[in-house]
Amino acid sequence: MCDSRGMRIATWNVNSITARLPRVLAWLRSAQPDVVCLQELKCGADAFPRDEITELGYDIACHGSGRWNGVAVLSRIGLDDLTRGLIDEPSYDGEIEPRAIGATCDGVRVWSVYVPNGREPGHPHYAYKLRWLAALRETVLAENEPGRPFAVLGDFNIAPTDDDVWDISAFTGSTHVTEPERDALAALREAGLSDVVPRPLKYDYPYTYWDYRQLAFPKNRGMRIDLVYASGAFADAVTDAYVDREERKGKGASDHAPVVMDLAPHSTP
DNA sequence: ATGCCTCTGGGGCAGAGA
Repeated sequence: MCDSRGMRIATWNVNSITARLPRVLAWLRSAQPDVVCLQELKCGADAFPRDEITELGYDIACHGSGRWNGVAVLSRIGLDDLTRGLIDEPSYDGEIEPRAIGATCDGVRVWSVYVPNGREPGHPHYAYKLRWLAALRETVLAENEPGRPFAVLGDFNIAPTDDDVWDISAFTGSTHVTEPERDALAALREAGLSDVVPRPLKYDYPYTYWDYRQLAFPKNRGMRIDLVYASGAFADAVTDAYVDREERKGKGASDHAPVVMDLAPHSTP
């Protein structure tokens, strides 16, 4: 890592690591993150394009099973104490899905998470989403020790406030904005985490996701659903946080943009 | 306003995404 800059940590739902590989590699070269949490790999652990990413100096911890879901942590500053899955993680359709992986990178504990979508309120997937968030809270309570830099980063599939969607009236009866989902975020805050809100590089709101359809990105019809929930020690070290919306542009883009944070260097060696 | 959806598995089109 670059000592004068401190540690750069990012989270990005890539919507298939194999389809996104050229853009991910180019972005790693230009953005120079030290730690990256990835979601929606859509590939098994053995199909993960390890060599190309390893060549750029990253160690890789991957938790994937195939066609859907899949999470990973990349780090070029150490990758230790790997944990795949949450405490008491619920199953869906009889399967425990690869949606969470924890790792410690140079003393900073991170979890890369892909929270279930929920599909629609009343759907079994929605109940699963809430159960999954309860298991995430349990895991946070078990791991978030005072003074430790700790954060859960990823695609939460929840807009924390009405300002985090482009038009709240378009979300009547939809997931992502319901009270039980927002209550689950409040429970994470009660467990000692806070929402690190990035700055937008354009317009007023730091959206992180824009649908592929109907010119949602150029019209800025977005949502802030990729979140960083951080302990005090982590949040206090953040010197900058922003959404890299440039990565949502052009051919072969994911429908999510990376959220990037810079953390102050360790005060003592 | 940087573009009117894209991904996987499988080999057509269904299912998921949010």
